[in-house]
Amino acid sequence: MLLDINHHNGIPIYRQIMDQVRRQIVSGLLGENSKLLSVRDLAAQIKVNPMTVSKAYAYLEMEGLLLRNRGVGLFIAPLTDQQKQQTREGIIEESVKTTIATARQAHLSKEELIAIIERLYNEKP
Amino acid sequence: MLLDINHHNGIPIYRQIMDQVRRQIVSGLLGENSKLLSVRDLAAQIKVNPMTVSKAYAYLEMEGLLLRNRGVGLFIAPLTDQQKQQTREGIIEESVKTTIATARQAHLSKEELIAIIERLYNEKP
DNA sequence: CATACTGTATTATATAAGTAATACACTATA
DNA sequence: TATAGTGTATTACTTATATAATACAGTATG
Repeated sequence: MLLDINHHNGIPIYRQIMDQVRRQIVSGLLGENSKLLSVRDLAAQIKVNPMTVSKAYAYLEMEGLLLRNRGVGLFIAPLTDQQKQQTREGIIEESVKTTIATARQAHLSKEELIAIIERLYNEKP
Repeated sequence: MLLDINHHNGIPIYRQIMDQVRRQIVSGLLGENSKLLSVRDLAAQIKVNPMTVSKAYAYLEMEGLLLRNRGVGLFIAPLTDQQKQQTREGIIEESVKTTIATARQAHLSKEELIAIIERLYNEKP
């Protein structure tokens, strides 16, 4: 799965990497001891400096989501399904809350918001 | 309406100001020629340097959303209802798209996403 | 015309973020 | 054991963001 990095939205690249890799890890798609893309490979893929990728991975290790092994590579940390589910819910709730706050400030009703989601969800499947 | 500035999420403060003031302007709550909070007052309110606020206002003027008058103050630009509506829709769509992308990466169905919205929309009204 | 507000510019300083090039540390493996 | 692949550190440099203090520019109003 490719990462989608935006260089112009003001969100630090290493944070964008963290957010997207975090979602990959807790999504359950990657197996238990899967190897992640190497620092250099991911850096090349998204056209970014290796140290920027390394920084993102370092923070994700602090979060307990992956393990870094010098000379070997990067592996998904052993997480229980419950841990993954909790993280996944936290990520989604944070995003949904932002959207709801935006909708409220724009005076959009819950029904109008849901209508927009219904429409956009089927656009680029 | 108070602005909610987060100093720790990596999003530049002037962009957070822009996003929130933009929503206020196009929401229709503030009247046609309403005065906005002065640079110094807003800066004091959110505990930020006046030049950071001035920068946000400068960009919003470039977007055509407000007018800056030295010695007088800041005023909402004359916008048609259609212009406001378009901007409002653009803001919401951008936010919704982010949430949908997050939901997809977390393998959440449209129905599950809508269920979460139904739940969270009524939490802090 | 003095005063008290507006918004803006300047200068200096600090920090975060990102890049580039190079070197280092570690491990698997032919 | 040489090699090629891991991740990491260092150094130098650039840019963006934010602050502080001060000064400047413009307007309304007593």
